[in-house]
Amino acid sequence: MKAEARLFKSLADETRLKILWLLMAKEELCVCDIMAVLGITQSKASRHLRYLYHLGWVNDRREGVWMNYRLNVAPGSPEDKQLKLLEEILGSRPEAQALKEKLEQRLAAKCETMASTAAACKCS
Amino acid sequence: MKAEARLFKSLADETRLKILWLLMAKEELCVCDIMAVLGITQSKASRHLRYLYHLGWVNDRREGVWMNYRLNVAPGSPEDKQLKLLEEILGSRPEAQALKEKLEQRLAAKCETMASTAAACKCS
DNA sequence: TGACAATATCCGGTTATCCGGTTATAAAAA
DNA sequence: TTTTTATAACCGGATAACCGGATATTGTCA
Repeated sequence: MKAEARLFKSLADETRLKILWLLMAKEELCVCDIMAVLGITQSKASRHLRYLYHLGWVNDRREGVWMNYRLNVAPGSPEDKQLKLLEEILGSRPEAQALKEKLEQRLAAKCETMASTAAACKCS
Repeated sequence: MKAEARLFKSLADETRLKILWLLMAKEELCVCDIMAVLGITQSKASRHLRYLYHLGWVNDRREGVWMNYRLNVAPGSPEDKQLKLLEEILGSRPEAQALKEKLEQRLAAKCETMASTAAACKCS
């Protein structure tokens, strides 16, 4: 039952909860997005993302200099159920909603910048 | 979202997971039962039970010298759902099943002792 | 190749957690 | 009242978690 304790330990940090919340909202994000939206240092963002990666919560996908992360839970698995429950719990939190909005703004701004510099734009 | 992190932190300890598991199996237990079944010191058992008590996971009910604890989650609440998910996760664990059996044995033995000493026996 | 940008890792310092052992408290029994 | 029993609270030490800042790595572009 040590494994289960470790599972919950991975959720026992506010920053990691926020990261998972953002990834539930957006499918794929890079480290810089998470830094910006959460207002944390690059070191902190990367550290927690690697933590989640090593525990199997997320995937990584390199795209040039950017490292993108996305959720990596098998549908129907306990982790999946846990994540859905977490989403339900956080859904009623204004604080969490605010984060979602901040994320939208960030992605919109990023998209604009990229368009103006003629770089590839993945905006949906 | 600090509260949610605290919630998961309370689950991020093997001993506490085991205690919750036992309480899901047995409704009400005293500290000495938990000590015996988990094979831990009184100090450790009591400490984790008070921890769970202060976080609202469990109730206490004094019965003479014994202090009994039971789960204290509102049906349908997020905590209730979390507990049910936990039960599902642990259910597939042989280790958890073994604990349940140990609990049965302990309660049976305790009941016998109490019967022989003419004390009140709550055995079902 | 060299300069730069995004990210990962390392370093040390601070704080939190967990533990066993001890002491304090509260109820029952003598 | 004194003693005993079950439990809670306290204490000091060991370990682990978390952090920001510095450095290393990786990929891009001129």
